[in-house]
Amino acid sequence: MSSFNLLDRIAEITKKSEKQTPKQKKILEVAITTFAEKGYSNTSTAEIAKLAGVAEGTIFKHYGTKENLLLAIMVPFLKDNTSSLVDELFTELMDEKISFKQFIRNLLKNRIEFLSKNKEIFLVFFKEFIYKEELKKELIPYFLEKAAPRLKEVIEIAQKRGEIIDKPVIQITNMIATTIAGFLITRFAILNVDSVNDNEIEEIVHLIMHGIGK
Amino acid sequence: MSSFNLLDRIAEITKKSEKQTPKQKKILEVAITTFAEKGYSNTSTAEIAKLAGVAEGTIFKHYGTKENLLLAIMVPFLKDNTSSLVDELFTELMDEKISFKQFIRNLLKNRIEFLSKNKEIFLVFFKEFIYKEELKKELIPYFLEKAAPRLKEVIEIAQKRGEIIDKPVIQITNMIATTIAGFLITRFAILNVDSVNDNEIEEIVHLIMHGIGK
Amino acid sequence: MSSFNLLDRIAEITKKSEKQTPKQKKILEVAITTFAEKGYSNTSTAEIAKLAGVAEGTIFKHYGTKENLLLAIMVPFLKDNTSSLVDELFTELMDEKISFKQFIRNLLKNRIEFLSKNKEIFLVFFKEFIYKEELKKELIPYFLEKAAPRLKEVIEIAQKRGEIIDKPVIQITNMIATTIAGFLITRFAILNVDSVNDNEIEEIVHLIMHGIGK
Amino acid sequence: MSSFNLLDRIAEITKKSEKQTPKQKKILEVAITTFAEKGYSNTSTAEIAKLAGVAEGTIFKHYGTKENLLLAIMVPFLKDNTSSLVDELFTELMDEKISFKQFIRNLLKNRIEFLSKNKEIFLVFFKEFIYKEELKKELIPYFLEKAAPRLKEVIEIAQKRGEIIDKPVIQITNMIATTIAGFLITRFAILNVDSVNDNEIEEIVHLIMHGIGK
DNA sequence: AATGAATGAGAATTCATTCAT
DNA sequence: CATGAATGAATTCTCATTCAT
Repeated sequence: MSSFNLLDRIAEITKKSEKQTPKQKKILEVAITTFAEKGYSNTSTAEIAKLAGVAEGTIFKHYGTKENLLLAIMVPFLKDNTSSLVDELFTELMDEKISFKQFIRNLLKNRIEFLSKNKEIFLVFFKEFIYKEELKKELIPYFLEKAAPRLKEVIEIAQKRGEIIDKPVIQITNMIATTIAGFLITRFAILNVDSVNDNEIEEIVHLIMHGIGK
Repeated sequence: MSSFNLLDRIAEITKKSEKQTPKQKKILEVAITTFAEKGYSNTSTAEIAKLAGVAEGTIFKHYGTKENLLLAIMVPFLKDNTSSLVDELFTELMDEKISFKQFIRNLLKNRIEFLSKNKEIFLVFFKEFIYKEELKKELIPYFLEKAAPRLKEVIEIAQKRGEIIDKPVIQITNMIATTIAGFLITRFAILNVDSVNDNEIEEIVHLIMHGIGK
Repeated sequence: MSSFNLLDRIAEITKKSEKQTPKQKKILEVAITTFAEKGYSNTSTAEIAKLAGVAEGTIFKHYGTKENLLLAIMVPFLKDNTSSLVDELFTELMDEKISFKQFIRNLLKNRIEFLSKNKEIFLVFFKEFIYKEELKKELIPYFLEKAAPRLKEVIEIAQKRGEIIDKPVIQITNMIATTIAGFLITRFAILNVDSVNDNEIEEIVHLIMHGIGK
Repeated sequence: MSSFNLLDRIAEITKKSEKQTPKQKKILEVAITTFAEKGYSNTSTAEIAKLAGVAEGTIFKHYGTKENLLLAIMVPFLKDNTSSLVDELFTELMDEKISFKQFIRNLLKNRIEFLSKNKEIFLVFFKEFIYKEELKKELIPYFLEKAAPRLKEVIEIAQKRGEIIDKPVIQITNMIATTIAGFLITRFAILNVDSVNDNEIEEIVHLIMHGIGK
């Protein structure tokens, strides 16, 4: 996995994965499960082929390289992750339909729901992510550029409304991001939960809004 | 890495690694650096040998297997992590010398200092940890048994003193653990920072104690 | 390419290749170009299919095996090479219409023209030829039987006329063959020229007839 | 065989091949024989390993890649080919010890002797050479720069002495090179002779000096 | 204690060929 | 006729591990 021109590769790969044969789907399915469980490096294409009931050559006919198979898993996940679903939340808050607390609650619920549905792919992604400096260098700035400005607006509005403290926006963002990321990573990547109940969500919302001090 | 009787192996390995020759030290040094950077699976013993200026055989003379080399890195780290240094913090709080907030601050500072000093070993550990179900099954209960009761005491005292909210101890523990783990993981495993300044620590302390709500 | 009963196969293949569909022609075209450039072994049928804008199966529908595709290229070339066009030259000389020198000049021009037109196929042929002992064993005697007797006649006539030295015919043949083969191989297979100008032809004719001594 | 920085690689490879183990020698021996017979592309490393009585891994331990094994064969051959032995011939002629004809005779004998001794390596080299445009682009200029100037001196001296015709030096060089190359290629690469007897050499010398005309 | 040559079991990948549509 | 998904054997290469010195 030498060069990682993510955005260049997306086009390439998504094109190929338009019309999927049943075997192709099965390969992807098996790859997701095994990559999620044992990680990309510790899974052999022979193993995937066997579990998918397919000849090893078939994998390479469709995906060219093992790495492309990984990208075929990760790319749609990354695209979905930046989906417009999140946008609605921002709009709702800005339209004064919901409080900031409710916004955080909805954001958390939305992200948790997304990860619950895509738990395995998230694991595939996360396990690779912490290894690949290039991946980080491409994705972290990308998300910062996309997510941070949106969040900034929301935070400023909430501050004007007097809902949250008056610290610099970047610090607030940082706190929220750390808490949510920490929550999602510990739950899905470390504790391997399958879903999160509403109580727990409520606790995190409380934590973000009020902490544990009296 | 088939069976993982961690506690059984610790004795075995720590014995061996008592008297270290210079070559042995060099091997360990190089192994830590490369495992941290590229992960255990993606590092070959040949590479370690070359970087350590040692013959391939030498690694196996000392560590027997590649996996044992990994354990020789992780075991002392895990032992240190549960070291008595942490105990002092608890004592201090319980002796009413410090507030709960100060306790959290000190706890954070202590853990951050520890990880800053052992950043690479932490990465080696963390990158393996998220893969190995066996590791998790051994270590998570182990820490819960050790850390949770201590924390419980502290929390109860703080609650009595009226410093923190009256939710169930387990929920409080959860919140604290999530926030601290989230903070440490995002900083050291994702953002690859080398150290954390006091401002940032203060923010997290504030977050834990008061959240971001007004 | 196991057994190489060339003459037996010629009939088989030439029959099949009588009525060529456009796709078939395109396959042949692409195969010639890529075989010439990279050699038979280093060209995959997948590559040919892609470059020809044809499905992989189509190649095998028409040519059965990759080897047959090679033969379909080489066989017509070999047939043309022994064509009656050469015969005229012999007749001309024997009819005293031209000198031996002119005969050599015309022979050279004719062969150069043929190879210029079929440069790629010649390369395909030559690159395989030097590998395949079987090919050599079939073709070298074949050409000796066909070409040598004709040349013998010509040489004897020229010797009678006093145009060339009185060494044994076989030695003269050898010298001519070596020089012409050497010229053609160095130009077309090594230096990759596209054509040869008349000056250069004249030099070779001079070389064959008079050498470089004074 | 993507990039071919021949001169850069020579250093690398010759270093490695200093101290050869018996197995390493055997691998080289077998590789030469099989590459010569069937060509580089048509020989698998598995086959070489088997014939050499060695594990396949051993080949890669020593040579890294199959291509490096090829270079380990070709590089010493190319270095020897440009050896100072040839220089003596030039000196002899220029010291008026020998005639130009004798120079050509000695040159031919020397080259034939060299190729007879290294016939298989020559075949390995030649078979690759005609495929690899990069090899040609590096070696042809290299030899032109080294050989042509030396030859030029010799030819000019011979012309002054009145031993050879007064055509431009480049044309004379061309004629000599074509004849000698043609001779060597047809004999060693096409007819697969093991050695060349003196009669045949004498014929070629005659051809070069006097041609076949009367 | 240290070396490094040698191993052989896999790993990823290629490729000619088949076959159902 | 033509397709292209699927195959599986072969190929190059990797790597932890062993062992004679």
